[in-house]
Amino acid sequence: MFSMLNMRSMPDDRTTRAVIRDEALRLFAERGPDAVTVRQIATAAGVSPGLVVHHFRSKDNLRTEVDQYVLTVFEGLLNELTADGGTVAVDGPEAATTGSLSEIFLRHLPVGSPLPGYLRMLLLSDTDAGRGLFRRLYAVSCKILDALADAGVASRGKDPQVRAALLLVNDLSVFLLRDKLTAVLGIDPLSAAGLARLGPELLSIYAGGLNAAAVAPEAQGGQA
Amino acid sequence: MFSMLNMRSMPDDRTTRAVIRDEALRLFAERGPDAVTVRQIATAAGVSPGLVVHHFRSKDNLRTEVDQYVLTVFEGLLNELTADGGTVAVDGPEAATTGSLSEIFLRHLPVGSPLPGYLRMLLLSDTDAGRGLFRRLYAVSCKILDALADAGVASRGKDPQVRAALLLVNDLSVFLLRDKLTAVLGIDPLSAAGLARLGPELLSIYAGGLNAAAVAPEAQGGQA
DNA sequence: CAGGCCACTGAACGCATGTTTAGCATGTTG
DNA sequence: CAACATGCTAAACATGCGTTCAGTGGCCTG
Repeated sequence: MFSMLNMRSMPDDRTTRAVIRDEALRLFAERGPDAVTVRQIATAAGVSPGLVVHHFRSKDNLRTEVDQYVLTVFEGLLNELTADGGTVAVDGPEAATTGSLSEIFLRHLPVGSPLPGYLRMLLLSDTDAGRGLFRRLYAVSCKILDALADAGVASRGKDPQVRAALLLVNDLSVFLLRDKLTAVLGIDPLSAAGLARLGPELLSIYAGGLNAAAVAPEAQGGQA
Repeated sequence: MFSMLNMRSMPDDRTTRAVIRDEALRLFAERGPDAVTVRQIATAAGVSPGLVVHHFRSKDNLRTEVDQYVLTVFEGLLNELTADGGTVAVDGPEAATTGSLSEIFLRHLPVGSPLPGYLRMLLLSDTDAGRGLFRRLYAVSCKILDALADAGVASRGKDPQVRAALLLVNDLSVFLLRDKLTAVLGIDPLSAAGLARLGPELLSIYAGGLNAAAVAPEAQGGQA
């Protein structure tokens, strides 16, 4: 038996611990933590199951550590996006589609990033991390609504808190049901093509309601 | 095989098999099938684990059977609601809030029914049953949009398929994120009080978009 | 009454899981 | 050099899982 110190083809500057964490992240995002075994994580990271528990004390501890890591990265993204001035950046190379959160995030992440999947899993999980994440997103949604209202683009409505919540969950819905939407529409709603198709329609509703003139994105005749 | 479709009232005239099925349904809806053990189902039904697999051949078979059962009941509800004429019934004792699907269903089910939870789980699961359910819901959403358009209440928009999909997922979002919304809003969005608070705001957006006059141009008959 | 079916139980089986343990190199340190 | 810490593996451990098996008692039929 050889003492294999370096069998990897690509030079990987990550520590073994980080590799395990990243593989756990990827697998947790794909199938959820409960459906992933320590042995699968170990195999994916190219190490023995014992080492996983050696670096992280237990699987559950690994899970919470990945949670923290993901939330930290997420918070970093969030701060990066809200850096300019205090309002949310809605402009960019090809923005002005919906200004939705999930859309913005996906554009600021590498294409194959497991982060969206992990956040989705967190949002749907009945955990403190999930609740905290949603609360954070809600706060962002409130700030966005405020910014839109200050810009005169939108009204705060009769119940701003509820309106912000509705905007948030409506946004997240496309994110949560992405696969199902892809199945019925025949197009990934969060791909470039999907956003190009979904965006205008959503924008039309947000602009003038369901009964606005079919094509004209102008002049809300908004009356029931 | 006897299967009497009784779920309410009276002492328990259900078959033991039906009791097991119902308890499995409840537990699956709560935690998802993978997080529920045969022993837990057996205990909940007051029988031995062996009997569970005696009546249903395996846990997986039990799961698919519960799937079928839930989808059948769901289809029954759906047909009941669309029975009058071919269009979707939007009126009722206290309707006219949003006419949303999840809302309608919740009103037509006993308060503690595990069915919504099960449907939620199905929608979020990556299974054929879940995909079929979503496809069915999408068809309903298309019909609703058609009905609304024929009634002149809404426009089909530039891309009716996308619009129907958006209306559907927006509706489902409140359903999927119910707990999280309850946490941030301090009120269950699908309770009577929650609907009374959410409905007008959503209706306002649907009526005139985000930038409509702050207070709805028309007072709808809400109830406390 | 005999015999077979039926719902049902208690105990066991085989297996996969998370975790523990003992040990092996290697590198650092006194 | 000796001693120890570190990164790591292979093997075993205990537990809980889905499932199987050998019965048992009641009910119907012949």
